[in-house]
Order: sequence, then structure tokens, then C-alpha cells
Amino acid sequence: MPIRSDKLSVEAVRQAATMLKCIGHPIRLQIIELLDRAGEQNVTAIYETLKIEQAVASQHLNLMRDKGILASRRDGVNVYYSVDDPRVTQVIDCIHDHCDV
Amino acid sequence: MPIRSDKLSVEAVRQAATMLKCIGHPIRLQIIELLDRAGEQNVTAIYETLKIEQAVASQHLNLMRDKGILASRRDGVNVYYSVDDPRVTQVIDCIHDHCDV
DNA sequence: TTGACATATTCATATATGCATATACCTTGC
DNA sequence: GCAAGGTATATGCATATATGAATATGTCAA
Repeated sequence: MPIRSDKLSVEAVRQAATMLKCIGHPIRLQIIELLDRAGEQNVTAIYETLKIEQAVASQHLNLMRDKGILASRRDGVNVYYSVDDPRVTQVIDCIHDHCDV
Repeated sequence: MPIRSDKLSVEAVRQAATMLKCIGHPIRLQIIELLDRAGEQNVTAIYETLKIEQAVASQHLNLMRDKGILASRRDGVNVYYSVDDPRVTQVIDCIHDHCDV
């Protein structure tokens, strides 16, 4: 267990900021939370659960996949998304820890 | 240790997203990291350490203070900033944990 | 191949963000 | 009060982001 880590490199900061900025959006955060809680889901399940437009869901999902935050796999006609970045999962846990009091 | 918390409320998601978006910026993340490592610092120390414009530093600092991420106290001519949100500190720790490997 | 369903992409537009420059404000010592 | 150092604000501009609507693509079954 690290006490207090060293200064992050400029590159590490840039990467981390990109990730945080990406999940710092209400819809994207809801998507991540859903996938984190309920496991992988297809696009239809996601946009129906969150009551958002299909195109909007698809756009955010693609964005997060491009950033390496989500992974996707196709099964026939469906595309299933899941969280693919351990940092993201941990950050979500932090958020939860400070909410369910 | 919580297993897997319940769904966050819409309001909690909105708040968390605002915070994450705010720290998801290279300069702001560097500022937070500096304050987290070195303790409270005044504006001059911050912009000289990070080699950024004074006005830019001030703008980011004010933004983060408005969002409740940083606290500030004036001592004479200097204004000292420090991290004021435990979630932020924890998130930074998460980032570190996944970097110093 | 056609139809139906699931998903992705494109486009236009509105809004937000980031930064630099200049300038204003505040506090202290003289 | 004035000067100087430290901090904050205002403005303009370039760029990025978010959204909705429309449309395209992909996959499967009949």
C-alpha cells in the first residue's frame, strides 16, 4: 500500500485528466454506473433504462470505447458494452463510498 | 467495506459528474496533485511550480473553489489554497495506485 | 432479397470551455 | 496617500462539446 505516491508524469496527468473528463458527464456516468452494477448490457437496454435517445446513447458509448473506458462485443444483432478500465471502477466506488452514508 | 452500492440518485450523479469534469483537466489535475502532495500553497507558488500564467492559475483556482473542490484562506497579501473535498483526494489516490507499477 | 430490428454515423447548430492580454483590486510598508 | 507585490476579473477569440434529427449500416430470418 503506497503512502503518498510521487508526482505523476505530465503524460500520466494528461491521460488521467482525459479519463476523468470523459466520465465527468451525467449520461456517461449513469452508463458506467449501470454497467458497473448490472454487468454488460446492450445498447437497447442502456438507452431504455436511462430513458435517453438511441443515438445519444450510441454516441456516448462510442466515445467511451474510443477512450478505452468501455469494451464492446457483438453477439448477433446486439452489441454489449462493459467497463474496461479498472481505474474507472475504482473511481465509481469512491463516489459511492461518499454517498451512501 | 461495501460490496456494491445501490444506484446513485439522479442528483448524486449530477454532482459527481460536475466534480469529475472539474478535475478532468490537465492543469487542474496538476494543481490538485500539487496541493495533495505538498499541502496548501499560495497562488504564486502554484503558477511558478506549474509554469503557467498567473491569470490562468487564478481562473482554475477560482473555478475549483466555486465547485467546493478547493478551500482558500488569505494571510496578508497571500491566498493559500488547499484540497477541500475528500472524494477528490481519494480519486487522486486511485489514479496513483494505477500508475506507480 | 427483402423486411425488421439493432446500432452507428453524419450534420447543423447551440453552448461551453480554455487561454492570453490587459486591467482592476487588495494588502502592506513607507 | 502612494508604490509594489500578490491576486482577481473582464474581454475576445479559438476550439471543443452536446444535442437532435435524419440517415446509414449491419445482422438475421424468412
